Amino acid sequence: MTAKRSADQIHAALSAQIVAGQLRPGDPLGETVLAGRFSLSRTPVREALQRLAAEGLVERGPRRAFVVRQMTPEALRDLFEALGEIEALCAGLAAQRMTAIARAELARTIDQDSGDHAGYAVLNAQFHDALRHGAGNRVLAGMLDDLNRRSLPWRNAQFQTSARRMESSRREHRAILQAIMAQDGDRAAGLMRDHMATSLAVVLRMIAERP
Amino acid sequence: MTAKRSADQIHAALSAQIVAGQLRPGDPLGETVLAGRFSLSRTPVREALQRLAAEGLVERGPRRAFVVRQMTPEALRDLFEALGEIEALCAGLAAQRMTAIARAELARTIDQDSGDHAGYAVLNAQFHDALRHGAGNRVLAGMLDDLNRRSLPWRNAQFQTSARRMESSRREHRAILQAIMAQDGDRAAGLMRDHMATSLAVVLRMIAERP
DNA sequence: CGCTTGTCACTTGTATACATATCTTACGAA
DNA sequence: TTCGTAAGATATGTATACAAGTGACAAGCG
Repeated sequence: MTAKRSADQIHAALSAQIVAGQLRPGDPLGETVLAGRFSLSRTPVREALQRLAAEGLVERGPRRAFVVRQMTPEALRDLFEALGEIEALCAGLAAQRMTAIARAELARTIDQDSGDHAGYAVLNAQFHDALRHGAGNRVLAGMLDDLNRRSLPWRNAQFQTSARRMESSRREHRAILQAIMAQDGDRAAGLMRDHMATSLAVVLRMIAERP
Repeated sequence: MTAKRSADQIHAALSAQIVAGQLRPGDPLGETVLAGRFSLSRTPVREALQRLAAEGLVERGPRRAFVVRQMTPEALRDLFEALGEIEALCAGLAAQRMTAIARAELARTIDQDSGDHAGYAVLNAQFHDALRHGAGNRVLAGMLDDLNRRSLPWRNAQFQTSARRMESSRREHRAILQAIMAQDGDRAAGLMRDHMATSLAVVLRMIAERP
């Protein structure tokens, strides 16, 4: 289940802590300190930090030390725009490439959507998989995973501050999925852009209120 | 000028050798061997290999050893499609976002295009920068750089086998740039897709003839 | 003859010692 | 008081020793 290699464990742990907000932007990530915290040597810590840097979760600070990445509003705008455009692209491709069988399967899972909070996570996962597999392009799928990981902390933060946003986000996802199932790629792409624009606006307002 | 850190030098050297074709897909990259070749220890070699893996230039083989990444025709198709779509996206954004000043400057450099082989490299660089800066999105720019690096070996290989392809590629680039300058985003995006599709066809035919 | 299994060689994973660079801080002179 | 410089501390960069895992090959058994 869990990876054997120590470097993988450190990477997973740090990634989870950053995404969960336990490690906040700007927090220092000294190799020696982390090595002591995980009771390991600096070598696997270095590997984990380098991978996190490649994923954009951490960056180099003074003394070449790693720190949790700090996102300016402009960087956040770029990230959400990129995510929206790539997802729109994949949605369009999925709409025209998914097989009838895959669409039918997706329709079934959506009908089973119960509507509670747990159901939201399920719908989200279905949504993500529909784009990943439906677009039929492993490179784009990898980029999508990457952008999703990088934006996850802020997308989650939306729902912590306003529970209503979860409902509207949920409706938007359903609409996009239905457009995909109707093989209307342009509509799916357009809805996706609107969806990400709304999410960005919510996040920007949130960080403007709480610096 | 050159980076001071040994890991950076190793990374740059290996990247260059892979791109130049001196290291061919499937070639083993043992840490000990490379350490000896560069007269350094395994530590910076490991960092360089991990970065190359994150960039998709190398992958894990048997015994968790790194090998130069082997691209199947399907992976190549995904890569070129992704590159074409992202560049099309950036071309569309650039067409609508570039300032009149930037467009005028770009027009001037294109008019100065001399038409020889050296000019092709210049035009290519202008083209790349126009997309990078014109789209005004650092995240998309980073993804574009990444995809360009990953596809560079094969895009270069086109011209090694058929010099004529360089001329047609050159014409296609010019047409896309003119569409961008005319602020016709849809046309720029469409031309870009055609351009990448043609490149992919050339590359696939090439690797089919020479396995 | 084929399959299994055990050993061996070689690789990567980890720990740690040492080198080097940079930031901080203290001290002195203008 | 302030600026500059030098020394010291602390972090990362590198080298190397040791541990552990895996594939290959061969020998023995069915």
